[in-house]
Amino acid sequence: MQFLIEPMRSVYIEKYPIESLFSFPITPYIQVVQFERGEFIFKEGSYPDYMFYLVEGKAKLYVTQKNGKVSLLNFLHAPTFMGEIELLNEERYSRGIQTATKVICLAIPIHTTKDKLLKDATFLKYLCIFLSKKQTTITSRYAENQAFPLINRLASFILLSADHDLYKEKHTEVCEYLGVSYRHLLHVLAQLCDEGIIEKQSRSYKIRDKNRLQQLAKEV
Amino acid sequence: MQFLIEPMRSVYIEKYPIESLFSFPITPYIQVVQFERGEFIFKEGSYPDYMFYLVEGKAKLYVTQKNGKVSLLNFLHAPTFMGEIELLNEERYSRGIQTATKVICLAIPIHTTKDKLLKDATFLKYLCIFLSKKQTTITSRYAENQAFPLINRLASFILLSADHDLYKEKHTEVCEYLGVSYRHLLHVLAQLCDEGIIEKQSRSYKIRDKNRLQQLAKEV
DNA sequence: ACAATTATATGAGATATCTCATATTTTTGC
DNA sequence: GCAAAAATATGAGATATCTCATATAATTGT
Repeated sequence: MQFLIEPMRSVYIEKYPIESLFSFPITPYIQVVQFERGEFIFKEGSYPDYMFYLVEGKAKLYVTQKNGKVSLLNFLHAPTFMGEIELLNEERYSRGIQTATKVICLAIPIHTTKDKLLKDATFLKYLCIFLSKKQTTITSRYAENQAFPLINRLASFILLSADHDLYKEKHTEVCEYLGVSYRHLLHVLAQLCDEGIIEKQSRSYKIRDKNRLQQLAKEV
Repeated sequence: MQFLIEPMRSVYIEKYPIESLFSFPITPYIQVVQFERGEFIFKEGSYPDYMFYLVEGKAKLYVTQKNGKVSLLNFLHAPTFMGEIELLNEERYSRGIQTATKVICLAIPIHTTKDKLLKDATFLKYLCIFLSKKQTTITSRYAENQAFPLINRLASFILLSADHDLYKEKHTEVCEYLGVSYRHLLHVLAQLCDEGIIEKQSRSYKIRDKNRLQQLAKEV
């Protein structure tokens, strides 16, 4: 984690204004920080000093189970808060967040702003809405994962993440996200290829039969 | 749904005070309502008029998938809010909530109180904490369900819900909650019986080997 | 008290998914 | 540019879980 100094700090603060999320001037409190790809924003078990507002880049939210298995709970995209639960509950961080790309965050120091934030209806209302939307998303995915086999969820995910009918996500990330083994993901990708629905092209997959892919996804 | 009239209304309001969750006197706005077992508190797709605060009884939060499969997302116990997401987002209700027992709720009418509530830092802070805790619970369970086979999760669930080493939950509810088929739940219960870990007694199961059950649960 | 609904129970066969082993290719750090 | 690490790829066999069929027992509404 690297703190950006002026003038870079001001550049980002002006590019991603968050004044309106608060009823008081937050800018003087804000630091701008940069994380390299693969760096941990929060490690499991640590007590965070900052709440972060992700403005550029992508990160992954993990939890480590007692048996050592690691589950990818969610991808985090800008704009999103991170560490807000710890602000509220005064707990140590129970999840790990690791960057998937270079990441820029606005950092709000917890110790100096906590009291103000917890009395600020503007901020709290925003946070409530943020939390409730996140909850809706997560529980939907949770229910889907239980109710449908991988082939349907994968069809849906391919359609969602393909760019110009070209799917090129990392298998290692996707299998964690969809909650299946790496091996099984490749099985099902191969199955979609066998049926001529997608076609493998060295490092990516081309969508060949969008109708049938949508048909499969519709069952989700 | 039945509105309770005085003096019953006041009895419940005094028994379960929620004044302290708000910065203004909420009591004049509150109705007390009663739901019979099996009644729907929210139906999927409806626009709710009230936010409820569950004070007595137990309810179940469902979502219906596109293929008609119904997933039990969570058991709801007192005290808990219901319909808070709709208050925040002005959306129609996307989940169904059905009572599992007779239920008593404090009902806060949305139309007349919404503006006040969304400016009330006391309430919003409480709601943020409530939402964030719920989120932590749900994502933990979500990750567990993906990472462990039923035998481990069931062992954990039996220990959690058994009363004096006697487990007597309804299979129909448990299989939905744990996200497996009824058939498979019975398979695994039978397996635990075969291994002498639990013993079937007509309508319930007696824990016979608590150590091994804890061992299995520990792997969760 | 009886009919209707809901919950329990079990078998058989199919399928979805996992683990482990192992090889190759690509990316990354220095 | 090279060594190490990460990602891709594939096979074989095991197991967790599902679907469907069917029977009985318990609970509920009237």
